[in-house]
Amino acid sequence: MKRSTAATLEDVAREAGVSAMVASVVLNGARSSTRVSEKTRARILEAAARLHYRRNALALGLSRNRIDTIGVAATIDSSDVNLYFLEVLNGILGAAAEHGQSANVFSVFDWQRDQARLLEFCDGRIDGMILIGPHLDAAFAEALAHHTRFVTLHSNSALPNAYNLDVDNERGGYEATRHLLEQGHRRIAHFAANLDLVGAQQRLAGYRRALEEAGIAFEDSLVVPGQFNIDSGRQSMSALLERCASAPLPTAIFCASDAIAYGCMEVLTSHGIRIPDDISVVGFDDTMMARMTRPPLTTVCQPFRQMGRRAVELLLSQIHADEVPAAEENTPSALAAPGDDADSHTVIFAVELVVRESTGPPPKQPIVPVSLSTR
Amino acid sequence: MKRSTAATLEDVAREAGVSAMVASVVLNGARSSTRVSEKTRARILEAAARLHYRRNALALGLSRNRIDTIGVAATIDSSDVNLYFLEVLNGILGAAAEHGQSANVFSVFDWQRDQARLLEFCDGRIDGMILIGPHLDAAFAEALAHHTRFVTLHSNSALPNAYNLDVDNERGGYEATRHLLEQGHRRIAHFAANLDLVGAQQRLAGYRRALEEAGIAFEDSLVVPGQFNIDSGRQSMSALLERCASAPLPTAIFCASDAIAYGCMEVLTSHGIRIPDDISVVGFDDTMMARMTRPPLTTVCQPFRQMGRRAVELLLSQIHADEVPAAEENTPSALAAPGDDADSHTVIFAVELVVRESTGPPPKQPIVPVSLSTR
DNA sequence: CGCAAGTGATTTAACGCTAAATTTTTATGA
DNA sequence: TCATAAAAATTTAGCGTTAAATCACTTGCG
Repeated sequence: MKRSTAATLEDVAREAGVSAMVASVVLNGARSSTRVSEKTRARILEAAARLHYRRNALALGLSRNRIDTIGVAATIDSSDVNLYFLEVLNGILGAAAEHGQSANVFSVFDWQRDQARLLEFCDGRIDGMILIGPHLDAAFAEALAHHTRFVTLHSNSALPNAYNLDVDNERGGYEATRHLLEQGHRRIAHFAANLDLVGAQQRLAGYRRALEEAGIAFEDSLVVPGQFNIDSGRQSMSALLERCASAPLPTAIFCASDAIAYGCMEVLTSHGIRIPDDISVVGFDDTMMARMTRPPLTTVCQPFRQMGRRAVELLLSQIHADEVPAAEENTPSALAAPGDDADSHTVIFAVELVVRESTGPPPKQPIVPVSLSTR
Repeated sequence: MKRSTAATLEDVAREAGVSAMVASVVLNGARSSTRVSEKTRARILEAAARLHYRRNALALGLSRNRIDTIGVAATIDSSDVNLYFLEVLNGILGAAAEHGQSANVFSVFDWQRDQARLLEFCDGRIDGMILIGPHLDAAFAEALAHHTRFVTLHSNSALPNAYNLDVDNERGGYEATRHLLEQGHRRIAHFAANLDLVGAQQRLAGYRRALEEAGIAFEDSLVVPGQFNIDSGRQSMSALLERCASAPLPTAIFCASDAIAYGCMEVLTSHGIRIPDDISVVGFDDTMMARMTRPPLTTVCQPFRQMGRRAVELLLSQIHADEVPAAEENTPSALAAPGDDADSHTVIFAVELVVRESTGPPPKQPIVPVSLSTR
């Protein structure tokens, strides 16, 4: 039996010999002045069970102007870069379920080209949207705001008229580098990601600040830009080895992501360089990848799950605020983080350094690549 | 401007000085006997643009009894076991977008306990459902069929009244083992997953068949059961090393998943055992993990992406078949795979062995664990 | 006995859209 | 000039639900 024959409220009511409204009150708890006798209630429940009745969400949504579904837009390829998406999605779906929301996932291939598709998506089937890692401009944000409420997460630029959730990248870079300094390292390289991305810039800035605070001159040659993926980590490490062919290597490397660190460690290991004995490595993200390296990776933990949860909560608070226009005016301000401007609210999550086994004190004698073959 | 003020068709029509129906024809292409003059069309389009009109999907869905959204139910944790989910989701979202469908993702924590939640989900907000890796019984399948159409993927048991997509696990196990045999290996271990799962059973069966075909006696002690994750691979390998403490190790290991292979290789490497020189390792799945091991993993490729796509297509074919009841009766049979029984259609996808660098000919002298410390 | 107060239901309208039927307007030809 | 077809638009009704208003009985009480 397919659902082409799904029973409606009216079917149930007819079966029970009552009007649809009574059935609505009994089955769906419609709050109405209507009182229902126990006898009638029982008959309706029985009829509903027999007919496998289930309230139609579209009809409800149409009349309530709310479908209890949130949209999630993200780039979903299966590359190692997007591992973090699983973690965020986890948080989103968990929180959504707790709040009785379902989640409609929209796969973005290119944030610029897919803008139109994204707008079409806002046709009533979602109550709001969470944009993960978008590269969008203010003009689009305005267009989007005409059609739905939204919250961004890891956005490359804070969009106006929306909550923007991000992690304290600068602090993360700082903490990671600080940790290495405290271990005694003085020559620390940084494998950056694409420096067009503000997240990558901020991590670099944190690295720089830590060095400067420690009175260590920033060396341009110790920063290798790249991408957020494993392959980039391999390339950066190979490049560094080449660059330092007959000079001593830095004794520690702060990588802008776990994936970069993964590739970096792979190359180090294949050259017989021991971690952390010869070189210490720190990552960023704390995805499952950090538990896949040997030794396990010291890294900067982003609270992905919690960020996903919070994104849902902020979105729902916006939705509810719109429903009850003149309601509690304190909710938004309670949610707003310090540093808000008028229309844009930025929520920054704290990072936490997770020390595992890829970092330790520097070796007495830094590694020199030319000596490797003889080891 | 939030969407509490979303313009309706009537708003646009009023603005353009026409009836809602004309606007419907112009803006949404409603196929009706109505012809529209160019002048009117232009006025309507202009008004729609000014008001940022977008057709409400719920209203359309309500009257069409179709919302163009498919449900996807899966266990979505961020453990290494669920990497394959990203690949499948990729295929699903790609195909869905091509067919003008959106996807509502439902996170299952426990297939037994969440049955009720899963049923509630079928309230009109989805047209059908793809169940990924479910452990469901026939009773539930019947209940579910009352409310929606569905397709299962990697189901532990083929559910009646539904297409069940899976990969040829037995063949995969056979091919993997065959490859090792062809390299010259005679003592091949198998790190199985949870043998309560039919997929795991079938992979074991394929391994067994290959051995028997080659005239090699099946040795129970060479099969180590476990789970589908990295940790299990570590444990299985450690167990095997212990078991063979002073006896020669097998020269090759067929692992029931890439994750198991990952853990297995990690332990081998940490003991200084070289891959593939001392021991060859084969995995199963070909997720991105197979490209993360050093050396890259020889593995059995499951066409996840394609399976996801096909799941969408089969689901849509069911949905469309239900819409046009007495329509082309050939479509279902054309889609059905051989070996169908009346109500259950099983679609088996071919696997493909991907040879990378973790396999090679056996060593002259098999490794004996006690000798390891002296290497 | 008549009437207010309660109890237990029903009816109406609206949410935004479109198929089908119907009406109005315009153009065409004898 | 007037029927007549063709073109252009409108009206009606219904998808499944619920809020709000209304209606029909009991009951109790002065």
